[in-house]
Amino acid sequence: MIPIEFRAISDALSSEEGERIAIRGWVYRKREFKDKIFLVIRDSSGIIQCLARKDNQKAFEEARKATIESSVEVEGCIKKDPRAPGGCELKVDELKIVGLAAPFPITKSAVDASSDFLLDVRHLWIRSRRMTAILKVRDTVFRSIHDFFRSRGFYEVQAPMFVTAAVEGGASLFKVDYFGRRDVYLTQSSQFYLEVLIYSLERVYTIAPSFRAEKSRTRRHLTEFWHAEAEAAWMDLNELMRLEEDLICHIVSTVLSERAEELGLLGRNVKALELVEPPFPRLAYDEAIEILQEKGFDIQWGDDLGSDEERALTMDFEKPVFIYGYPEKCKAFYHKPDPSRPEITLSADLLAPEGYGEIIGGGERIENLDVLLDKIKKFGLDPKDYEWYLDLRRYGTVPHSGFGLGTDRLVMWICGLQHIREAVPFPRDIRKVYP
RNA sequence: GCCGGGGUAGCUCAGCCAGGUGGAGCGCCCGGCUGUUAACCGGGUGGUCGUGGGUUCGAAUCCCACCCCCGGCGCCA
Repeated sequence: MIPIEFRAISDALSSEEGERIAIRGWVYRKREFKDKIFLVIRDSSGIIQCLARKDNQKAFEEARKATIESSVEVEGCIKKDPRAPGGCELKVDELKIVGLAAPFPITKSAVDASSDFLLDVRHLWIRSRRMTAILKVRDTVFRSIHDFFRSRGFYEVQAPMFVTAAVEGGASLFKVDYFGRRDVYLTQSSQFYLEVLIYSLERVYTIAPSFRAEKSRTRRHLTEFWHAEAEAAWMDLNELMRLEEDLICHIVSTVLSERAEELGLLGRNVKALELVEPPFPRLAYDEAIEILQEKGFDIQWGDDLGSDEERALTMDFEKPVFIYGYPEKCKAFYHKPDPSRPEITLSADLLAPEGYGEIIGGGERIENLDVLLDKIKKFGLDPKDYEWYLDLRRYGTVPHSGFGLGTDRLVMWICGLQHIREAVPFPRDIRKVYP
């Protein structure tokens, strides 16, 4: 129908007055009058108002038929007009409906209520400007993670999703039917496989799903989440924390420079993000307990930090904050004891500010076979389940460290979202597996 | 696993305490409107009141059982 080349709407908006252009996209808003119809058309790049006048009867008639979310091709001339959103509109010469949309089920009331209904129609809600903005930020976050690790000499690797042993312990594993074989599960973490791979590549990372069958009902838990994990030979806890803060700063600054428009659309307070620069505050677990006791929390040394406690600690800082040196019993068995204080581990969590909480957990791993065996037994686990993991300590073991970043939580914090489900295109939690 | 809240029109909700012919806004359809910005104005359309049972002359409303959903905690990323 239309002889000239289609252009992105963002491109059309910056065209010269009077320029003849063609666009294609979906009807985002429609306002109908006696002698004119305004169609706001969206594509992946933006929105533009199109004006169909009655004197062009054919185009007017097509515009009249076009429903919200119908896909259309439009050709016309660019006109600067202060009355148009963005100060620029397209005067329609030709309009073709490609796919006429049935009445769109998502209404303003559902959007305003951020209702559960939007999750049931996520396959349609995904095209909203809000979800589009979040997905663009998410894209930038994932890409900047890859860029960062490559710039630091890390190799990207892939670990299996079907596994036979737990990383953290058995309670939160999804069991799968693997040709009738017993004890096959979906992975909770790629960490152990990354620990294998450092013996050939030394510095490795992966971005992959992790699965946790925890019956968590909170705004920061999913049963399937995207886990960015890294492991490095010879690295100690201080080097690890520097690496983590550099990673977070790189991601945040990339999003700030490339996704300012999307953050604005999401209503994110970017000033809070602009403060995210190294170094991050480092708080020893011991200090954290003292601070919490001063704040009136009923907490003793040795207790794990709950979400109220974490929130109270991050309140005092504008940047993400490290909590390091957790007691042995608060952390998984593979965390290395501090040689000078065996009751604590060389571990560190990174807590995001503004109440978002834990986004990274990591630390030094036990490299000594006997220490690891003792720890496994102490935690009530069976060394038989960890044979190949133990082998790594038998054949040229090295000190090493690693961490896991919850990318969905990171996107949630960077975008300022109320719920982690908003940060994922198709979230899976304890109930939702559709669409 | 523990604690709390809810299920009424396509969507968001009121009605329930105190039983008496099921409502509003949005959507959709029709009409109006000289440029709208989540348009606006008038009219119309639209319901096994989560499911099953009980009490009652009469149940969305009271009672019992069950199903489903939401939030918080714990666990973690």
